[in-house]
Amino acid sequence: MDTPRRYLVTAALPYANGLKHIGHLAGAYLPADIYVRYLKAQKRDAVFVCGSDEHGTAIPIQAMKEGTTAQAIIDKYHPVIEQNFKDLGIEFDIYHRTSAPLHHETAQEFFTALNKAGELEVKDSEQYYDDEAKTFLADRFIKGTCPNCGYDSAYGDQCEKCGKSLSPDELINPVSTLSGKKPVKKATKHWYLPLDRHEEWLREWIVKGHKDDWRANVVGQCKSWIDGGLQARAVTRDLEWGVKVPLAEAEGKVLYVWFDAPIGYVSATKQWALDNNKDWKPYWYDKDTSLVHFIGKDNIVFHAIIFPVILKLNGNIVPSNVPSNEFMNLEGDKMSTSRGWSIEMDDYINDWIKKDNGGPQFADALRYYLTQIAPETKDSEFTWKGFQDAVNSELVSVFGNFVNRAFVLMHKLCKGKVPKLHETLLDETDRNLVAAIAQSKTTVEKLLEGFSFREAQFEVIDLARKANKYMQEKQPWIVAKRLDTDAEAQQLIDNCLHLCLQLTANLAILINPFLPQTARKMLYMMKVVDKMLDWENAGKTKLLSVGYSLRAPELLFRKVEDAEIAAQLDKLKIKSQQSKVEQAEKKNQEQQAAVVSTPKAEIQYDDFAKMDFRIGTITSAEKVEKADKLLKLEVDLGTEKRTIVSGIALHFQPEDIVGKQVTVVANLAPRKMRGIESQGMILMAEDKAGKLHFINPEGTIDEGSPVS
RNA sequence: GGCGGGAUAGCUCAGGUGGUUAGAGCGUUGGAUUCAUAACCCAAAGGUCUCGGGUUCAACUCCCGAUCCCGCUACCA
Repeated sequence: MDTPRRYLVTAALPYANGLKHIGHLAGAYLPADIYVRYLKAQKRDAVFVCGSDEHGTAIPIQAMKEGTTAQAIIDKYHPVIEQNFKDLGIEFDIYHRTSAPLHHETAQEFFTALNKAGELEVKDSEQYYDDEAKTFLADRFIKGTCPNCGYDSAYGDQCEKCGKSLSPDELINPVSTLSGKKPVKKATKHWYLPLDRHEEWLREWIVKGHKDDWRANVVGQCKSWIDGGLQARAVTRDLEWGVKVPLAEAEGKVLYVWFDAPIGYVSATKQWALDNNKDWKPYWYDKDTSLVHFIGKDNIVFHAIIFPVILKLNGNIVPSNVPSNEFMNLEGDKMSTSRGWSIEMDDYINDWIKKDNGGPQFADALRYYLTQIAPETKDSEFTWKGFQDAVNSELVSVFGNFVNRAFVLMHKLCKGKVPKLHETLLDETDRNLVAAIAQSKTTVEKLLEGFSFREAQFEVIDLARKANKYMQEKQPWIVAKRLDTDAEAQQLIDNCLHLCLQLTANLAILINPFLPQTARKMLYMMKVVDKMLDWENAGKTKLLSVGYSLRAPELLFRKVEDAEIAAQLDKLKIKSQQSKVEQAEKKNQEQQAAVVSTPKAEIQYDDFAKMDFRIGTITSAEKVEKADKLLKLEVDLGTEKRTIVSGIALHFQPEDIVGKQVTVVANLAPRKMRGIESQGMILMAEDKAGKLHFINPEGTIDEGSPVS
């Protein structure tokens, strides 16, 4: 494969509503950073862009809850996240933000270009509107009862209790969070991106074109979407917070965050170009640019289907690869900041890097372990014990120890200088080592080009392992015992240490993309300049000049103590406990607030009289095919039997509820669900634990009895 | 429910257009060694390759079905 003329590498934009954890780091930022550091060592033209994603409805919602402004939230988290990345050695060329005016302009340009070219469709629809606040309500501004789990403060886009994604129409008893009033449906106009027009080239491009060089999960996921038929997606929203839609007729509308966020990669590139006096255009227009998006698996469809469509319509290049990682679990459970089951980058930095006995080596230690367990093909698991093992038995014992013993021996047996190489005395062991050095370079290079970071890093450690073996075989400390009697002894020692030191220099080059701080420290010990880290120097054994005196060794890594691991485990448990308590309190408060501030509007007797409640008996119940939550019930109302489809399958076994009496809303308009017409609705009460209970008469009474 | 990904040694993971004894690192056990951060080096033990069928001379590898984990998605009056 020809080497592209330039690379534009992106890592998913972190949402600026809170701290980011090490799962995010392992999934996108770290592999991207390794890749870019490698490219730059190869002296290739590579730009690494990222930035905060600061729009969307979650941020203003959070602001409202915390009694602050959206701007204050993003201004709080943007710099913290940026600094966290720096502390962990993630070196973006630019860390931009989507609230920047340049981004707003750029996103608007994309919209305008697509709209003018007739690539967007305009559709009218009915959406919830708050009469009092005089505004359309974004999904997140509507609360109601989750139809899935019955949680009564679910948002219009997602229920935070069961995690189910929702649409506002699905909520039972929707309430505007702005005024506390019930919202009304009102006609509105939105712009849509008709993805269905692009199925053909997408299929050709991904399913055929990239089936071998893209990861299986990415191709599979895309194929699944394309085969399922792509739908038009709304590009605009009725919301204040975001990039304004650049049309006079679109007052009060912003670009949907999914549309504006990935364009953040483009605006970030523009800002980088301005800052560095470069031209940004080739990075997004020239076919000879390789665009690579590093993301987590939840982001596949956006980066492999939707954003490429936008790019293509705008005349840009499409990505050459979208290396997506799976997820990283933590000590047996999913990582989740809200549940307190996570390790925030910020926490790690404070607990390890900023400790007196920590320092930058612990940035590399984390990088090392996260790469070692990178979820490249399947979900992986972070354990503190695993972290300790990786650091102690590989970084300390294999890598750090080899470098240290090479330096110590060199100071003891070679006067602190790089010894001469006596070519005539080289044996097969020596030659094998030289070959292994060259081989390592080739292998690591190949693996990195193919996004196999885990294996690439393993190869580097493996070279250190081979180095330890070599030294063991040569045992210069034994040879030293015959220095007085054997004229060749010093020369043998020289050869061994000469090669060990050259190998150390190679280790610095090869480990640099993974553990940049460590490479730095090694450069310092070897008294060489940064330039030595150029990739072209790898594989060579003439990196350190003979006779050059080197510094005293410093330990590259220290061991992680059992007590430190125990402390982290305790901390995690405490944190998740606290979080549980907080969540419970929060829920309580919200429930109380909901009762106080959002009583349902007063109704007249006539309104109530419209309802026809009747007692019925369930005569049969069965699960609805192809639906997890639906039960199909036959209910005897005395004068007639009704078929009612109810979303209670998760709470009751069909056989257990046959014969039960229930209260039925008998005059509710019929509605089809999963092809079955539901002729009514069963009333249910939900207890604190979220369990559903039937509302039924004290004793069995006649079917059809009215309730009033 | 549909779709996608995964299930291989105690742990973390490789693997193959189907073909003799299924690999690595860590961990464990034993040995050797002392230059080195009790590190390194050598050796050994350890696997019905999730389960059940099928194709085949031969399946961990291909096909069908089941189970479990993860993600996307549908159903919710």
